[in-house]
Amino acid sequence: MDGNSELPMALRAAYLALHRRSEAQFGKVGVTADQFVLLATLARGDSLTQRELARRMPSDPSTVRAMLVLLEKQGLVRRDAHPSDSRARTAALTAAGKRKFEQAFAAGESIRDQMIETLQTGDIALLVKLLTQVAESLNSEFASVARFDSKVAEEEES
Amino acid sequence: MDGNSELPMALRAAYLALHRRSEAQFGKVGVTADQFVLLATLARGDSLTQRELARRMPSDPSTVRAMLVLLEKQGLVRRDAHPSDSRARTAALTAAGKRKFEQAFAAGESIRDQMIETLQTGDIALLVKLLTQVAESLNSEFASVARFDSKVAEEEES
DNA sequence: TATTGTTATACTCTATAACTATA
DNA sequence: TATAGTTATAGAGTATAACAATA
Repeated sequence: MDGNSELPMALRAAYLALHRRSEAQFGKVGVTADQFVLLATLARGDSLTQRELARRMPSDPSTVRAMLVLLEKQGLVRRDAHPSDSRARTAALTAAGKRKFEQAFAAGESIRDQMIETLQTGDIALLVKLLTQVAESLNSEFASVARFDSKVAEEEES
Repeated sequence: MDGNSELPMALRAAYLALHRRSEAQFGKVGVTADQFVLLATLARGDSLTQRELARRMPSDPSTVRAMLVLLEKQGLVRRDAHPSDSRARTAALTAAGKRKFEQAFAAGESIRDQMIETLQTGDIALLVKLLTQVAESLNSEFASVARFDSKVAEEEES
C-alpha cells in the first residue's frame, strides 16, 4: 500500500456514501439511484436515441436497454421509432415519468443540500473542478496508458 | 435541475470512470474492483471478523459473506473460527491471496499514477480532504436529515 | 462496412428478513 | 437482549458476443 491509494479509496468512500443515501431517498418514490440518473438525463435531453442516452449517463447500451425496458413497464418511459434513422429508437419520459422525476428530484434535495452545506463556498466549485479533471483523465488517457501497460508487459516478458 | 446537482453528478462521473478503469485492470489478474478492495482490506487488517471487514470496506455483512464465499472457492481467502468468540469467524488472506493482492495492486498502479499526475501537488491532499469531508457528512448526519425529512413530511400532510 | 439496437447469457454486488447459536 | 453469522431470496446493474436491420 502506498500513499497513492488514498485518493482512489477516498473517491470510492464518498461515492458509496452518496449512492447509499440516494438509494434510501429515491427508494421512497420507487426508483433506484441509477434509474434517477437515467430519468434526469432524459429530462434534460428530452428525446434521445438509446446510444446517446448511454453515452451521457455514462453507461453501456445494453445496460441502458435493460433499464429502459424496466422503466417502460412502469410507464415512465416511452420508446418510439426515430424520425429519420429507422435503425434507431428514441427514448423519452412519459407524463408519468416527468412527474416521477420531479418527485425523485425533490426527494434528493436533502442530500444535495447536505453535500453543499458541509463545504466552504469556494470549495464546492473547486471539488467539482478536481473531480471533473480526474474523470476526464481516467476516461481520455485510456489509450496512452494502455500503450504504457503493454510496453511494461513487453519489458517483463524479455 | 439546480446547480446543486453538479457536485453529485461530478462525483458519480469520477467514481464510474475509476471503477471502469479498475475493472479493466484488475480483470487482467482475475479479480473485480470490489474484490480488490476486500483483499486490500484484509491485507492491511490481517485477520478480521466478517463484521469488522464489512465495516471497513464499507459494505453489508451479507454482501461481504457472498464475496468471501466466492474468494474462498478460489483459494484466496481462509475463514477460521474466532479464538475467543465462538459466534464469530475470522477472515484472512491465504498465501495465494496475498500473491493475488500484490498482482492486482501492481495492475492498478497505472490508474493511481494517472490520477496523481493529472493534479497539482497540493490538489491531491485537498481533494482527499474534501472527499472525506463529504463522505463523513453523508454518513454521519443521516439521523439529523431523517428528522428534517419527516418534519417536512408532517408539514406537507397538514 | 459501420452503426443501432436486440437478444441471450452470465456474473457480481446489493440487501432484507428470518433463522441459529452464542455473548 | 444483543450480536455474529448463515441462509434464502430477489433484484439491479454490468457487460460480452452473436445477430438482424439499416445507413
